[in-house]
Amino acid sequence: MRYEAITIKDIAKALNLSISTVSKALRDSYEISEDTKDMVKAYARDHNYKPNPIAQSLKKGLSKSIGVVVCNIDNHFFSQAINGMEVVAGSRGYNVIITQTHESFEREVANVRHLSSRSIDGLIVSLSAETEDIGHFKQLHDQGLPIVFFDRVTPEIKTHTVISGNFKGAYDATLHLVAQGYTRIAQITSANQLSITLERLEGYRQALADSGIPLRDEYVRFCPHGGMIQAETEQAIRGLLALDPRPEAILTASDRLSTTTFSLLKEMQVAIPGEMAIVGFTNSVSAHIFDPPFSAIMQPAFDMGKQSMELLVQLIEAKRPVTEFERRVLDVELRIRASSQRAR
Amino acid sequence: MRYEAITIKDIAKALNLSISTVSKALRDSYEISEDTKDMVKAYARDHNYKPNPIAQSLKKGLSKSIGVVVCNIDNHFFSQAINGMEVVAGSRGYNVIITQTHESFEREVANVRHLSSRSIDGLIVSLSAETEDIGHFKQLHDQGLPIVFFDRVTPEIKTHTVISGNFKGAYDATLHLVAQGYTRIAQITSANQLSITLERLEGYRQALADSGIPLRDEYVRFCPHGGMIQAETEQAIRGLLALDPRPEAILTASDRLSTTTFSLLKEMQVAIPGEMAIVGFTNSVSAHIFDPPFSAIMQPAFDMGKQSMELLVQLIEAKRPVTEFERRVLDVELRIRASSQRAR
DNA sequence: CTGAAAGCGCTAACAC
DNA sequence: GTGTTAGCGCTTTCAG
Repeated sequence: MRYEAITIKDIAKALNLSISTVSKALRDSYEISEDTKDMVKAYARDHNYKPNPIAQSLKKGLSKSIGVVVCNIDNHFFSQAINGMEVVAGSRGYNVIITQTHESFEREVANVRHLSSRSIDGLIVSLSAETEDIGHFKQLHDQGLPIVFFDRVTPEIKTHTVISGNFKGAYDATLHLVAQGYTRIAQITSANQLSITLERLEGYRQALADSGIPLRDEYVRFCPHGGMIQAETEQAIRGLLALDPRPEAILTASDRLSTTTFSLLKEMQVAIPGEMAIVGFTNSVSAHIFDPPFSAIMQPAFDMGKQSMELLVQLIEAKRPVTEFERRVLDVELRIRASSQRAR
Repeated sequence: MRYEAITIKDIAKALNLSISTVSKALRDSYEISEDTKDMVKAYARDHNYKPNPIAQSLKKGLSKSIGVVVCNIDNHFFSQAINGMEVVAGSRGYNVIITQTHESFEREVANVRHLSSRSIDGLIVSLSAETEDIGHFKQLHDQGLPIVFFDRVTPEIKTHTVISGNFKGAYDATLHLVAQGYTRIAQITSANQLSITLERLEGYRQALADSGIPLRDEYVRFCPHGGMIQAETEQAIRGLLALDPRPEAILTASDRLSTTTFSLLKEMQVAIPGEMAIVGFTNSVSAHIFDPPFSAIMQPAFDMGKQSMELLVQLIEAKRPVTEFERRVLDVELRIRASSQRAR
């Protein structure tokens, strides 16, 4: 049931030229006379000729498509990032194939396998929360496939990375809580092998240390599935609430954890910020209309997406092997709202 | 800088067979002996052979990719719908190329042109708010390209459509407002030629009529860009607030309009629901933690995406021209929360 | 300035 | 049971 498009061959036949002449004319080759070019181009335009990208890809060995692996597009951080990627990809003639891991290692491996079998020109990846072994990426990378990691990155593969100021975001947010007079500050975070978890944890630790507040291990709760499994988050919260002394404030370390924790606290009738203050990483566009308004650490997701794609295209189109890799760290923005302010 | 994958030719050479024998062996042809098949398959597995989908596509004249046109993925309704599409596409061996119109007709045309030039096998579309002329789709459809419309559909092209119970959603929500004792009920809606606008308007009209409440034209405000331009929404709200008698309740008719209106009302210090009750279409996952909790009409976005993709794949893989088209209407769900309840 | 021919990786009709 | 050949649409030497 498909429609038949006009090909170079049709043009050649109609104009009584050879296929190669038409091809060259369309590509504005210097070998072809102006007259012929005009004739061919006019015919092509009138008959709505479109080069078949599949044939071009086969010939050139490039697919002009880029695979993207993220945990979930149903999340403002990632949808904004993808937005940014598409802007750049579109302007460079690439298209983007998006796959979601839903934080599952198994799905990540399957997605990567599927993408690579579809002959993509490159990969942009944010690791799933479950991922510890990155062999599936390493194999492709060793074969020469350009890869850029963003947000959740790994040091095991030498390539460009784009992240946000995770340390600084957590540091500033924690200091802000301290400034509000809180000293019993907890953190609910994602899987403990993720780069963002480590960096955000470190910012939190440093802020506590700089404030002379001892770190309590039991104040840090990990959710191995980054909030995809609500029961996990619920358990983390209940664990914190059961402690003595009980924390007065929480820093939530990822988008989904932020909204889930916020929502669960309300469900458990824990007053925010009266009984528990909260500040968290989130790119939700509605944080300011939450009850109470949610103090958010926002990442420049759109820009991260754009820059990741730029770096990837650069890698793909590089004439010689790239050996110097960039690690870009973009600023986060702390928007202080009522959820983290000391109740009067 | 790309990596070279192993091809059928390499296998043939290594095993001293012809290319076609290898091809047939890999596809389990009955013409090939078990021994040869085993040998070929073992070699292929060991050397991680992957058929080149580009070559297959060129040969078969199918790209195994599907274009999607939506206004914005940074919106829970669409990201959930795309989620659903990807599930089905993935299981059927297709991949999905997503493009965004940002409610602009011009970008819609450009996206469709780009997609069709990339030889896609089919298209899933939700029209942009600006779109009145659908010639760009009609042309492709007439050429035989399978298209499925969802959410924002058009009667001008005879094909499958998947929508939600827009009439019923608006009808129920309006009746709910009436039941709360409101009689001056306004609607803020999207561009007036969109199918969702018409259907939601009709549900609202019917509910008012059934309740014996006269319809006031000035209570209905259109935002031609569906809330993408905040000034438009702001003007709509100010217009309503300036009326005498002033409306007591608003029905917002799309995802973005709902959150924007809600946010702007708060900014303008209009008490919700005290001075203005509000209920709206939205698939936001945070509506229940808004201040006050937002009464939402939720669409089964994920399921709409799944069904759209199923219908499209059916169309693509149909052996004979399809002449009977389905119009699927999926139920919406009204979740009544504080924002639309009569203040005591 | 134009054209013939080879080939990208794969499939399929048709030999042998 | 296996191999030969042509061809999908296009680009690109290399001849003419």
